[in-house]
Amino acid sequence: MNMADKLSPEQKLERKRHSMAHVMAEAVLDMFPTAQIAIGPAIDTGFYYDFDLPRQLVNDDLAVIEEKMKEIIKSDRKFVRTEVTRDEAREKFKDQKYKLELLESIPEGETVTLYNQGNFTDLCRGPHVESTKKLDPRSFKLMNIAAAYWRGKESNPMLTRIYGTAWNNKKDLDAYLTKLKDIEKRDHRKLGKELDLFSMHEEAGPGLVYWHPKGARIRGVIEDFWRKEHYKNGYEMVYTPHVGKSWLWETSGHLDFYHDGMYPPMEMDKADYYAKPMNCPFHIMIYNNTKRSYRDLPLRWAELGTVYRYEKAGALHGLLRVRGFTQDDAHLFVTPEQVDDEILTVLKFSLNMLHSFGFQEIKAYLSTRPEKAVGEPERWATATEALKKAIEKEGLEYEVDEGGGAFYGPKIDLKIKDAIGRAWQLSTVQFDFNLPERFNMTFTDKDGQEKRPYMIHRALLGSIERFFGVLLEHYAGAFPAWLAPEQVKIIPVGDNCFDYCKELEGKLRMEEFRASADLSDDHMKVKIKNAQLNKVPYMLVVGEKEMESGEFSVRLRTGKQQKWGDYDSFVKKLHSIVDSHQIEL
RNA sequence: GCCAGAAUAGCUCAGGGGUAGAGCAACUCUCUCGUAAAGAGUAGGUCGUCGGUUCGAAUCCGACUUUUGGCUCCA
Repeated sequence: MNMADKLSPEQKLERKRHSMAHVMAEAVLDMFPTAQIAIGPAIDTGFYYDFDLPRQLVNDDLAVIEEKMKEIIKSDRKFVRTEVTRDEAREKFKDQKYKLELLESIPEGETVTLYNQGNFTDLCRGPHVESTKKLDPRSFKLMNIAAAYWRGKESNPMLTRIYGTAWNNKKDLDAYLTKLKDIEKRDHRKLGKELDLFSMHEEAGPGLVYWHPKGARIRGVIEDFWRKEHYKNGYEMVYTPHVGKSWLWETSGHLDFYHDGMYPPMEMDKADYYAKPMNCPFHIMIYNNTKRSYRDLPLRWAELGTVYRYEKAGALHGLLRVRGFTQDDAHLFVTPEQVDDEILTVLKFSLNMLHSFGFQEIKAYLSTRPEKAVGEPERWATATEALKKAIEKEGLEYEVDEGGGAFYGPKIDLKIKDAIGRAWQLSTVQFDFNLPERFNMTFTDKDGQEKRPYMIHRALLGSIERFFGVLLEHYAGAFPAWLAPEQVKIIPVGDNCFDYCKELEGKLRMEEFRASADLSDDHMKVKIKNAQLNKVPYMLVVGEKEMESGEFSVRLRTGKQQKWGDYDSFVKKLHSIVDSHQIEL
C-alpha cells in the first residue's frame, strides 16, 4: 500500500505544491547556475522559493521559468529521498550558504534528508510526490516576484522570492484565477474611485482619508445607527480632544511602549502635545474627574474617536491600513462582580451589530496571558474565564491563542467572513489591567474600601475606515438599501415629466429617503445606465403612463422590474425594506 | 523602513530621444426619447517632482514623492 493513499486531500495538494517549488528551483538553477537557494515551502495557494540571484528578475523571466518547469514536469523525474550524514550534507551544499545555515539549525539527532529530482537536489524534510508526472503542467502559474529577507529578518540579506500558485488540475487553477479577478473587481480602492466615495492625496499626506459626499452619506448612516444602538444598549457618548500633553502619554505608558506608533510631538507653550493614537487615556480622565462609587458602575462610554498612528509607509493600504482613522471605541468600567454579565452583554451587542451589516459567519479568537504581563494572576483568570464563558454561552466557534494576549490583558477578537469567504477581524473586546494602575483609578465599594475597577476596551466595527472598506468589498459596492448613498433614482422618460419627477423627489426626501431625479438632458437609457453603474438600488422610470395611472414600476439594480403599485404603496414598501435594514432589495 | 514594479487629460489606457494620442467624462449645439451608451462640435496635459546625460528628454540615468505587490507561511 502506498503511503500517499493515507494522506488527506489537503496533504496531497500540499505535497504537490512543495514538489512544484523544487521543480521551480531546478528551473531557476538551470537558468542561473550560480544562484543561491534558500527555502521553498508550500503555502495556502501554492508555493514560493527564495533565491539569491546574480541579476534582478523581470516579469518576462517568469514565462521562461514556467516553460522550463513544464518541460521538467513532463520529463517524468523521480523524487528520490536519501538520508545522509551531516558531513555528507555539508559537502553536498558547500557552495550553498543558506542551505549550510539551515543544516546547522537542524536539531542534533534528527535525520538529515535530501530530495533529488533530475538535476536538482535539495536539503528537505519532504515529503514529495513520487515523480513529476504526478504534477499537472497546466495546474500552476507563476504569479509574482517579490523580495523577502532571509528568515524574515530586516537585518538579513534580501532575497528574490518567486510566488507560484498550484492546484490539482487546470480546472482548480482556473477557478482560483477567476476568484482573483473577482477580488480585483471588489477592491475597495477601485470601487471607492468608481463610485466617488473617498480619496487620498499625496500632496496632503499618505494614509489620510478624504470622504466624498457619497462616502460620507454611508458613513453617516453607519454612525447614526451605531450611536442609536449604543444608547439603546446602555452606553453614553463622550467627546474628547484630539491631542494631549506628554504628561498623559507618559502616565499611560504610550511614550515608553508605543512611541514608534505615534505622530511626533508639536511643541506649544514649552509643552509637547501628541496627536492621540488611542482614546483610552482621555476616557480615564473623565472617569477620574470625580470620585466613583460602586453604585455608578458599570460605566459604558463610547466615542467615535479619531486617532492618528504612524504606520510604516510600506504598510499603508487603501482604507484597510491608514494613518488617521476613527475607532468605534468604548470603555467599560465595572466592578469585579459585574465582569461576567458585562462581557456577555458586550459580546451579544457586538454580534448583533455585525449581523445588522449582513455578516452572519463569525468566529471568535480568545487570547490569553502572555509570559510578560502586568496585573495580578487572579484578575487575569477572572477576566479570561469571563471571556471564555461568554463565547461558549453564545455558541460561537472559537480558537484559543494561548499566551497571545497583550501584556495588559486578555481579549476576544471576532472575525467575520465576507461574501467571498475572506476573513476580516472587526470586533475586539479587551481587558486592560495596565491603565487603571497607571492612572490610579478607583471606586468606593459597599464596604467603604477603595477598589480598582476592571477596565474593558472594546471596538465593534474596529475602525470606521477599515470597516467601510470591508463592507465595500463585501457588497462589491452594491450596498443594501439602508446603506446605499443613493436609494432611489427617479428617471423621467422625457422632459414633459421633469416637473412631476422633481415633485416626486421632494416627496421622497421628506420621507427621509435618499432620492434624486436625473434631470440632465441625457437620454433615458443613459440615465438608467448611470444609475446602474452607481449601483443605485431602485430606479423609478417615470413617463406619461405613470403620471396618468399613478402606478410605478420599479427597476432594481439587478435589472429586474417590480410592480410596487401606487406612490403610497411604493413608499410603504421602501420604508419596510430600509427601516428593517433588509439586505436584499 | 527595506526590495521590486508603476506614475501620460477628471477616469481607463496607448505611445515613446525630434516636442502629445484614443475612448469615456466635461462643455456647446441638435435629437425629446419607455428600461445599460443618439449625433456633431469645443476645450482639456510642464507626460508625478527635482536634478543629470544630450544639440534636443515625456522617453535614458539618479534622487525624491505617491502608489502597487512583497517583506507572516521555514530544511
